[in-house]
Amino acid sequence: MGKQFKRTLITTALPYANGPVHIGHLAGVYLPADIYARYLRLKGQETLMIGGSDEHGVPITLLARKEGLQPQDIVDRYHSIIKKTFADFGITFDIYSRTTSSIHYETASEFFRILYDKGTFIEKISEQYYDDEARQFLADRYITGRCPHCGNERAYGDQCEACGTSLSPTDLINPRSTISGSAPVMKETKHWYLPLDRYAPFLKQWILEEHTEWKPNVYGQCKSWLDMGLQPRAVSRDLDWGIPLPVDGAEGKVLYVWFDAPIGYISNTKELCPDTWETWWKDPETKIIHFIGKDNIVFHCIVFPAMLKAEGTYNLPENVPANEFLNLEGDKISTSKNWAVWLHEYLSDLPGKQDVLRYVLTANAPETKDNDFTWKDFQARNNNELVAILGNFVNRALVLTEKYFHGIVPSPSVLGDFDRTTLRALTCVRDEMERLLDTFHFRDALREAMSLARTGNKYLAESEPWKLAATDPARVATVMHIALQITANLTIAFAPFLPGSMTRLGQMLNLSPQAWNRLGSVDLLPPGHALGRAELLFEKIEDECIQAQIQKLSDRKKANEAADYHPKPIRETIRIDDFDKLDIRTGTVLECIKVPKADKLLQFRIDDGLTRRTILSGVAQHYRPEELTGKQVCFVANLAPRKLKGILSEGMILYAEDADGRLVVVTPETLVRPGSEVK
RNA sequence: CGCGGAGUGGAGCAGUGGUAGCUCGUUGGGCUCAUAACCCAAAGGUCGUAAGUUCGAGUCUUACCUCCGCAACCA
Repeated sequence: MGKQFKRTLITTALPYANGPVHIGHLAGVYLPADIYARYLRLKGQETLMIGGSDEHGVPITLLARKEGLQPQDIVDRYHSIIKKTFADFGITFDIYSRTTSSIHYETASEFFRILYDKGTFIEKISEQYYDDEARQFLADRYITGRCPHCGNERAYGDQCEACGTSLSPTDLINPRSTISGSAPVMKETKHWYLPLDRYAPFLKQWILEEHTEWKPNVYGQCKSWLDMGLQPRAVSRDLDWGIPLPVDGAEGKVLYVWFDAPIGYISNTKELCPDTWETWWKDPETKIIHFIGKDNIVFHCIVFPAMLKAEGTYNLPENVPANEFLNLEGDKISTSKNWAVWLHEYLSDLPGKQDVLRYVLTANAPETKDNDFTWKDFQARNNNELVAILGNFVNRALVLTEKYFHGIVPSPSVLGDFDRTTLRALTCVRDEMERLLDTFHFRDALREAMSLARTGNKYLAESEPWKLAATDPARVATVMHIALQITANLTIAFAPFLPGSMTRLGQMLNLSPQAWNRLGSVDLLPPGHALGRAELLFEKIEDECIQAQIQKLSDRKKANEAADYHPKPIRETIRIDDFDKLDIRTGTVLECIKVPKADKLLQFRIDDGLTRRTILSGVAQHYRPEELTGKQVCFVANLAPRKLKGILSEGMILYAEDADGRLVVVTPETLVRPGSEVK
């Protein structure tokens, strides 16, 4: 606190290269980091923003296996998609590299080796489940079996999702590998552990005493872990995809991803600045900021600092501004369930609208709690804020200047009280925005910038230059001069948030990009300066466009439900004479009516070949009575009659129940005589 | 009793002891330069529930309910 730094190193969580990136990634990590980086650069501060893909770990090997490819093929594919997506959204990484780079292999191996030589690690031999067929050890979640508590057959090695009980793999009855389906066997294996417990006193002092300014969610999470007590944590695992452990007796073992990934920040810095990278990591005058999501708090606040501390020559992060999560239309975003707005799809569906998404995600960023992204909100913020307030003000200022002064900035004359008050607001904005940006309150900072556009609209509305044009040209000149200075200031205030749009606005004003400390200036556009061509900064988004996106999501949800559907297990075996007890017949529906005062019941009059019978059936929510009239159906003919809603039902009509619970009537493929047996 | 975060007007969010705020939406008015955009005003909340501390509680304490995340080989 209060410490002066010469430069800032910004790191962003490494996205896992098992899929493209979505709005949650952007809102949680990359946008705030980019806004912060752009802000610091505009202030002229020495800044580096480091990113890259995290390309190791078991999920990538499984995905490769599933697609019949090598892990390298998978990460090559997603690394390039992710990298391009970030570039398209104007995320200004100084480098975006990857953990399969050769420089990272060297750096991570060397880091491990240093700790190893210092005797930092503990070696432990333990027994773990091993899949003989796939020839690999199994992580908890890749083992399924019967839950000892509730009997669910699909419980995982870490938890039973049916009853919520925490499990360990050895609790499972009849365990199976999800990779090969075979029964796993116990096998001994040796692993290296980082003894986090030894660093607990240091971490407590460093976080709980010296970094009370960290965000409450971050601080609280750290405190909880530290209070619980830290345990040694394995840094190695048995796998053939990753960075080999650079020590003897560790054949077939690689660095576990959480050890390797954060070192990626260092490797990527090294790749970018081979000669000066140590300045960024070891000079006490460098401030390190880790931008991450809440799932990564423990790694960046406890594990990685412990690693750096153990190594001994690195700086520790100054702050770790973790965000909470963004939900999508009320549901958790999920890569595996395909419930997401994928950024590369957004770009093809809404080309050129990167800044709109940047705006919406920043204005509704999950800074203090999980927030929800909805397309309706997206549309409303675009139409009511970007178009109506910001875009409209800019357009008013430019169009009026064109009209009254042929696009030349007029000279002001005497300023009135209202002019001075308005100009004062300009200076306040900068102080306020700096205070907010310096403390990672990006949402509030953005609102502050927007308030400047509001001020502009209010200024024009109250000054009414259009009424004075005929009578008081000098006054109109003053008003337009001030309105244009506000417009010019907007290019600075919004520059970190809406970079593309502000570049365009700069072109309209014929104004080159300005440094941050010019924000608040009233002479950005001198009298006589010729403006460029005015065009619309933002465009309205129509309902059809939003509807299409909502439809896309709802289609996806349906597809997911279908994919998630697992048919019920087959019941116990019966003998033919059990089946023979059932008398299933076909019949023709003579009449079908809705049962009054019942939501679900339909009443059928069926010709069963011998006589006519009444059957009640709970399908009113699936079929209208007229849809079934005249159709042939199958029904259980010898079921004991039963009264429903006072009507005697003599049988049961058969339906197939679809994944979503929809009932579909079972009917003979061609017409048969009523009363035909079904067998 | 595993741990942490969250629950505030119709919606989305601020607000850590002193008259409950912002954006959107709604209603009424004004303006008509502007992308039917802008400006002004009003209505609308017993701040999850219950008890407690205090002169005073959205804010502190306790219990409970609900949602989210984490629970150490799930990035």
